[in-house]
Amino acid sequence: MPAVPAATEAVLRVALPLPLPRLFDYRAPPAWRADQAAVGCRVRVPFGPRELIGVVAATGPADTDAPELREVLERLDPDPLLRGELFESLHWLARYCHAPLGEVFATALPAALRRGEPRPETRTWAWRLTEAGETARGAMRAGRPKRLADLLHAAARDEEALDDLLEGWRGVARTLAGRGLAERVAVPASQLAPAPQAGPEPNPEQAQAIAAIAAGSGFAPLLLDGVTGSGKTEVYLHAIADCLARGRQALVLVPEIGLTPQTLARFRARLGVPVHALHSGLNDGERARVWTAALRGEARVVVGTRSAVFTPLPEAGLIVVDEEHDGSYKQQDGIRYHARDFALVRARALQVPVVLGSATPSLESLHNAGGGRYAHLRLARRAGNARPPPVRVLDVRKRPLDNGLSRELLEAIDAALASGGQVLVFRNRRGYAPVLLCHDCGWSAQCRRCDAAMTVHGGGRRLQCHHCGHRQAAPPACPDCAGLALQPQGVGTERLEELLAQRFGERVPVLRIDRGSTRRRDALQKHFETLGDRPGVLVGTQMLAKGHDLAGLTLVAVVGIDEGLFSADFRAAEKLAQLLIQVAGRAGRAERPGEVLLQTHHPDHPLLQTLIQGGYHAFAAAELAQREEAGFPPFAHMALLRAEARHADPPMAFLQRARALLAEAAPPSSAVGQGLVLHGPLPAPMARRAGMYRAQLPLSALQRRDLHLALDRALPMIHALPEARRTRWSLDIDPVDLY
DNA sequence: AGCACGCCGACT
DNA sequence: GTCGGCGTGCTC
Repeated sequence: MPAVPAATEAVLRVALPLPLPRLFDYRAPPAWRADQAAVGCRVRVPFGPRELIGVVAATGPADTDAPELREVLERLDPDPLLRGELFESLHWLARYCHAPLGEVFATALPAALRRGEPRPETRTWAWRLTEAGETARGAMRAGRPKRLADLLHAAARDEEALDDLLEGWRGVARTLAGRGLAERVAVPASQLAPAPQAGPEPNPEQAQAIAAIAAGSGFAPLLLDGVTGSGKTEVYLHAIADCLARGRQALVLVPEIGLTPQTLARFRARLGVPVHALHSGLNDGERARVWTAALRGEARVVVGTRSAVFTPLPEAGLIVVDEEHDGSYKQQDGIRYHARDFALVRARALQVPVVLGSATPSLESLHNAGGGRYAHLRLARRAGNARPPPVRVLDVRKRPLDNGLSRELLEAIDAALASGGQVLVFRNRRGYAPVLLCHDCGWSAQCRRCDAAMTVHGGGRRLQCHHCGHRQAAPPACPDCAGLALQPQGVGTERLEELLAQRFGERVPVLRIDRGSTRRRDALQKHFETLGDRPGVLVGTQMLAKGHDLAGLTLVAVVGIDEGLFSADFRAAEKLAQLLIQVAGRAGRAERPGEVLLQTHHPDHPLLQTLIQGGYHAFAAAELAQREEAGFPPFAHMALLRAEARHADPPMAFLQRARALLAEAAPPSSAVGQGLVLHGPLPAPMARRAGMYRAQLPLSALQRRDLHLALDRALPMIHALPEARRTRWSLDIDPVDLY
């Protein structure tokens, strides 16, 4: 056999999952033929004393004066795992985030594939009745075997659909299989049972939106700006059905808590093809299976949370980002990408439409729509012509409050319950009380590891830090003055529940919904089902803002939003407005008209006034004008260099040095856009968290390119700073939370 | 990020 | 006399 010179000379440039901003070169093993594609394949390589899994990012000729290269230990993919558009878009993301390509690849790949496991089997497994099963079905008595047999009658059903249709079906199926009545088969998606169900006829607004999405050819960003209850999901379903009919794949992104079994069941029933879910509840194997099925073009519809934006879409036709304003699209550690923004980048590269849906669009998206960069589709009509609920502001200045609730509010709840309605009480603080205070000396319980007060839980018996998770028993006496006057100060959802249960608990159920009471994915829905359409009270945090309709909801009461009106964070007003509109949107979706009560000490606050009188869009216009005035996003572009360490000095020292390097690297100021603006370094708003001292260096520029140019030039030197080793640091492009 | 190598305190 | 603290250096 002749030698294969190309293979032995080729250098493989490998992206490794390390915080080092470069690739590492390896020799290909002799068995690696030159005609085999290498780029995009995973390889196992020696790295110092250990082994790593990386992805070949490029190949090239051997560099003659390069040091002796080590050899790849093993090739893990016969053909590229990352290729085409996704490969290119991930390069873009690495450049945009100023992050090493290897870390970006590692973030994009499902954990099992990142670990080097082989691509999983992806055939769709389905169950069907055998002939004996069809015969036996008629004679079966009512029960779960009979129910399963009925579901499988006439056509096979895939396992994911069965998960929705019959709880615990797997055991029943095994029993039937044991008796030769049912069998498990791998089938092409086209043979699966559920025929698409027809939905309601779209109203004229919806029809217009559906047509606008269908009319787009190539990249077409559309903002679907629709009030709560206007039927955005119907528009998505039609657009996805169109996309499927054209033989293309669709990707739907939803917020963290938006992916309920009910949503999936609705998608599955309506679309008539398997709908693959990607969310945090899946194990590594399941995630890798969905990802790989999409790569092979087998998965036609993928619905998932933030990280689903990395799903390969070789036959893409449409991307939908539902509730595009939602904060959970922004990754808060590691590669700090924004799934909505990356979805736009991918849609552009894929040349497909991308629909951003929300009742309360982000100011970024409204700005883009206003500037003509996105098509702006409005859905202003609520289904069944329901009226938007009137909002009444309860001025509680100088009024006595009973555990944070005014007399008027309690009377309104009483009245709503008396007329058979349901009441939702929204309070954005979980726990019993936000602070434990000594009434004698003014001491309050602070977290040992954070600059934050401990939240009181367990009716006053326990303390918990919401920032680091630290828990302890509440002290019996004040640790400072030994006095016995310790009092929970302020009101959280737990205390509200206690108070409301005392007042109304004998007449109606009082349920609390927050992260403390509602851990599981479907627990929220279970709570709603418990209540049904009977009168009752639901108390909770923003978890209440989403989820399915409550049939009899007539009153939404919002208490304790005053803190949010005066936050230092420039995005606080936007977030509060979105929250208020989302919560208010829960009222009046049912037959009966609803009402929203807003209890505040600041009834004249401009945010509340604009929001109530002009609605979300008036608020957004005013807020955008202020952002422009102040030079904040979306009129400027921001980045945040963060640093933290066990002691207070290293983060500040590091950021001082980084600031100097950035200032040097910044393009000279010009008359138009001022170039780069550096603020600080400053201690973070919460200067100590989980025992770490934190500081930050905000950067902004009117022109995005000025920001990136300075970072491109300065980052290699920042990486090399001796101070960089004494602190944990990271760069966040387009930060959303500045805490 | 790991992991090794390298120099200074409390233990069998 | 050793085990181990984490400072700093390197990884194709």
